[in-house]
Amino acid sequence: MKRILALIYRKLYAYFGPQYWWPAETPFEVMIGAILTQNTSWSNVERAINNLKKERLLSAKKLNRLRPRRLAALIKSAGYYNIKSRRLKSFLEFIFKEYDASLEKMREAPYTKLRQQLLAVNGIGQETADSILLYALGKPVFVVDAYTKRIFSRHKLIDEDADYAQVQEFFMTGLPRNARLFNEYHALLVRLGKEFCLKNNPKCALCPLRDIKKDRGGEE
DNA sequence: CACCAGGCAAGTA
DNA sequence: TACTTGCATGGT
Repeated sequence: MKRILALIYRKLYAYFGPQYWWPAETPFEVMIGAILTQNTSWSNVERAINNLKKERLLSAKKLNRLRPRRLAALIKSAGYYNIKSRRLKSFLEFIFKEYDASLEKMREAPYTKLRQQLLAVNGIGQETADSILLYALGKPVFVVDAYTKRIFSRHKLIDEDADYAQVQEFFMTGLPRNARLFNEYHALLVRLGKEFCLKNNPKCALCPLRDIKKDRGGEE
């Protein structure tokens, strides 16, 4: 395994501690949140999720019965509400059709197959699919998001225009294939990203990884 | 006011 | 394949 990956993990964990991800009460809530948070701040997603909870609608059956217009109104705060309403509907249609909306059945399926199926659903791309696999179903896939790319390219550990699959491979070949580790690692990267590695780069000098290069001995 | 946030798909060349 | 654009709210 690449030592730098383990070193960064230890540094982040020592600095921030465990993140207890994904912030949701149930696996189903994780799946809905994964779609709602696409290119959107989490605080806006929380309002939308809370609306659904308040109306007792946060279940596959209830959401499946809901008219798209009504769903869109409930998730308004998450932005792109018309498109996300459709995406949620597409996702629900898929889980009912292929898995009887059963978490158990989804867990039983080989996750490589499930990943392919998820990617075929309109509105589910690689990050959303992997978030569902890892955080809702506990499958050992590494989630790559904007923070992951930004942090690692700023530290010159990956090419800045590496695509999703390349970044994912970097992590998955460099770490033991362990869902618990992938879970905590990605959560720590998001935490780091929010506090130290925003796009306009506010606190780079204070970043806990600022001298990561000095800490590693000459390996890859 | 401008810019950004835990993406994705559809259109164009 | 490789760009470009639309989608939209709420915070800074």
